Amino acid sequence: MTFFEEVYEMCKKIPKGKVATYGQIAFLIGKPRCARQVGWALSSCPDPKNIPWHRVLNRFGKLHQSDVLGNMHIQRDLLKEEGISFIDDFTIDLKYYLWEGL
DNA sequence: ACGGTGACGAGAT
DNA sequence: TATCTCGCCACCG
Repeated sequence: MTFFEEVYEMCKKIPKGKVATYGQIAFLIGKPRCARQVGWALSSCPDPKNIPWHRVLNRFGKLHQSDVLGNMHIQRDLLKEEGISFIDDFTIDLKYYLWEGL
């Protein structure tokens, strides 16, 4: 089980309608200082159909920085479909939607 | 093996 | 939660 795989497995545990932060995912898999690698893992997401990568945001509830291929918009739309409302086009209210963990 | 890379985070300003 | 800096460390060639 590589670090990447652990990230993907953890993402699958995030309940629908909730979100997690990169740092939180890193913490939950026992690598609290690997938030950056979590983001990287999701950027190379091998199976977008089965991995809820869109439920992972940065610590402010903002969507990821890079918008190559329009992924920010895709992520926003996916989250809206799960009933999550946005403060602005790419920000949600973490205190309401943040996943509590396991 | 080694170093560049990066969807991050915390602290300073 | 504005902007900058720096530490972080798995992955890949």
